[in-house]
Amino acid sequence: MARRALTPDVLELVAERFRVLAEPARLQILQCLRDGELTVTDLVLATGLGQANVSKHLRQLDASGFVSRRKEGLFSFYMLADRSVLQLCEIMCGRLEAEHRARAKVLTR
Amino acid sequence: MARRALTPDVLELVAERFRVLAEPARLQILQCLRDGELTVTDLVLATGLGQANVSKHLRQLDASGFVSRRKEGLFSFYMLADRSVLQLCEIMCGRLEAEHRARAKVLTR
DNA sequence: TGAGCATATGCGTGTGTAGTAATATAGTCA
DNA sequence: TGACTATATTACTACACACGCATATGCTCA
Repeated sequence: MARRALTPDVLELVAERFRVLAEPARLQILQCLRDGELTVTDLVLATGLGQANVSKHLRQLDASGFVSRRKEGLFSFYMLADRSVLQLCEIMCGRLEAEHRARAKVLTR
Repeated sequence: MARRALTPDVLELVAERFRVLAEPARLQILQCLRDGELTVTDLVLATGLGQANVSKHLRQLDASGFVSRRKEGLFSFYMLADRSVLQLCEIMCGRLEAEHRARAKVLTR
């Protein structure tokens, strides 16, 4: 959140981006792409999701700038657009772990 | 995203948290709480949202650990549970700005 | 050119949820 | 105690979207 107040338009855009990450299937795809680019078929095999479904998720991830696409013949190679999406997930995971620790502490008190 | 592979359960939890942030109304509430604690009525006035609506959003934010509650007589004071939620929003805003700059660059090329 | 493959898209369905209005709960004060 | 206030909850409606199926698009190779 910036120093100054955010306008409703900006909040809408930010929320839109978070919504793209608010889907286990898309997080799974992003995770698969951590170590390099993959084709749609690779991702279908790696995730167990349907091909149409993966394709549509990739479209959203691309439109939101989380991944980038490279076409080569019949294939579309997808890769992470940058690493900040990993940072977002790490922060969220850190929060979850902190919560978990706090809960464990209460239970064993 | 952690070093090791995340299980579907964890992905579900992470997605759930992102979903809480995927709502302009809740982002607006979080933004209002940047500078200190506020009551539900304060937030209703500051955001222009309905009271029931604000109350439900706060419930979700509390359940997800983004805010914490303090009761005092008739009032419930809400505050940010920690600053990492601001960090998440800042990263997302940074992404948006980078996108915007990239788009501007293409247009004026 | 046509067959075959990888990917993208359109349609229909079911589910989840933001919003509102009405009401319940719980605390304060005369 | 009862009137009043702040907050929470419930029931309902409208809309967004994940998914699967079927099909379209676009490229390669014989």
